[in-house]
Amino acid sequence: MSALAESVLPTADQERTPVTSRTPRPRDRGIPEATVARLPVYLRALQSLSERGIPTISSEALATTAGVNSAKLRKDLSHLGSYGTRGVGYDVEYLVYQVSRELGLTQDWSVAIVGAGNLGRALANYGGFGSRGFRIAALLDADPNVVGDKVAGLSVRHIDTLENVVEAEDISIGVIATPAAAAQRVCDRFVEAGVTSVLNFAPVVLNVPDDVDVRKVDLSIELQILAFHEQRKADGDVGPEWIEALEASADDPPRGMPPTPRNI
Amino acid sequence: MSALAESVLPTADQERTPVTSRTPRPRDRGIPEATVARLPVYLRALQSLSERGIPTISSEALATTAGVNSAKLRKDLSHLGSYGTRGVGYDVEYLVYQVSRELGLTQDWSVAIVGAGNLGRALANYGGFGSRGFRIAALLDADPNVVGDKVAGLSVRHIDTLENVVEAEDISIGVIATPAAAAQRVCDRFVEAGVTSVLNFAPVVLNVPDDVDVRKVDLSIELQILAFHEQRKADGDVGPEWIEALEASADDPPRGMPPTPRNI
DNA sequence: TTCTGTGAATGCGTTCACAGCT
DNA sequence: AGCTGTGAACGCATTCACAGAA
Repeated sequence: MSALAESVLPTADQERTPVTSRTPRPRDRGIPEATVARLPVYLRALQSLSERGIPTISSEALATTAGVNSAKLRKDLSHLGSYGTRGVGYDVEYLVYQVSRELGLTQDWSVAIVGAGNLGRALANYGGFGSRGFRIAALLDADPNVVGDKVAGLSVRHIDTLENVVEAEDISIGVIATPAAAAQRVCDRFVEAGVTSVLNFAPVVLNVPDDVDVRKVDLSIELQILAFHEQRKADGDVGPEWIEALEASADDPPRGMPPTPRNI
Repeated sequence: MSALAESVLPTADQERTPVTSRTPRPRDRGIPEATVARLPVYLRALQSLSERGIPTISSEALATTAGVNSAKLRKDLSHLGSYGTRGVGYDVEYLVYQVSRELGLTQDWSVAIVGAGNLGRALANYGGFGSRGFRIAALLDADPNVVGDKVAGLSVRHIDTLENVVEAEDISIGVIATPAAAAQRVCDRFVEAGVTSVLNFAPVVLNVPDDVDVRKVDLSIELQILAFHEQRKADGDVGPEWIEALEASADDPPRGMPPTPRNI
């Protein structure tokens, strides 16, 4: 760090921002993605502790319940601020609040779900939305036969009302629970209507502008990743004398493969 | 690298494995996790190309449809072998086969779903299981009122039969779609019965032995991550003159917070 | 010329280990 | 004495950029 920065900043090493950045900000907004992805896990653990009336907790104990190691947890929380007390630990209630605030859960977010099939209904009925913070404002579908159905206290609306719903209900997050073929079109309409966060359950890669966040949840991808590891475990089960034989046959193309460009 | 290693290895830098490892293996099994997680996406794109009768594809084009950049795609595929042709691209059919084989999809995996609520039924009805490779062998529930229900051609069985089902159906992957409170117990029973891959939809951290793989799918975590980014976008919308005022109030504890250990 | 495969450079995330506060 | 907060080291993942095959 330069001598200039040292003399300007409150205490050395507190601020990671390059000296060229002169914008004052509410502490360091540059929280690593990996940390953001774990904050909800910490929050859930903290809420459970809170309900059980536990007033403080050490990084070691909280890390155990959250399924991470304590160094990682401390580093993660340090990105939010110095909210612990050395020699003691973290105040549970206070930390619940700080994490909630950082995640934006001190305000409510309205969610619209498109697709009132099995999955859409499951999502709409899923009550415990991260202990509040989210409100299912609408459930939409293209099929006239399901429009009007009552699901989780909501009446299913027709997809053609999407733009109106986004406007009227101030939808922040769009959830896509449609068949793959419809997903991109629904996404486009969400984006066009001004939605900038999309949660996609359809097995397709969505194309969106840079300012739109998409997260995907994909059952078959998860199963395939598990299958990969399962296969690896099984491979390990065979004795070393088998490996060579396996290797000899492993590259064989399946019955009916084209003349292969096997270049090695 | 030591002089010893340099003289022993076939060619410099070709082999990443430590010289102590002498086990011959079917090419390099050490495929990075990040790569494994993307292979299903590539596979889906390739299958779509295959169905459309497209014989070859460049890394650039395949990367675009998979939503990654081409350098990453080429590096990923290079972990499987040299399956491309310089100046041409990849043979679609051949690559479909190689990726499928790497993921373990040339064999079938039996899956048991525990929890026949909205989500469990949605999963059971979800037909396109990554274009085959997986077979829903059983759907189990603890509620006597739903046991016997027909879902996706399966009769819901009682949870007490879990061990028998795992044995009889040779279950490789257990899916947990129960309420949070039941998840750990179901998981323990899966593990005890010999299942070593678990896909968990319940909002809890599961404790399992090291040899068991767990992947979790958590709706509310996904929403919270989106909320974080949504909030950040909104923060950016206010002019710089607001930032300081926001900063002054940002740390205020909520109404009813305990006397805070605010240490700074 | 075109496009793959891959070393090298860079960046990000995790873990270690300990200074410093309570 | 106990526990947080954090530099420093490390390892993994991504990106760059180009040698070399077709």
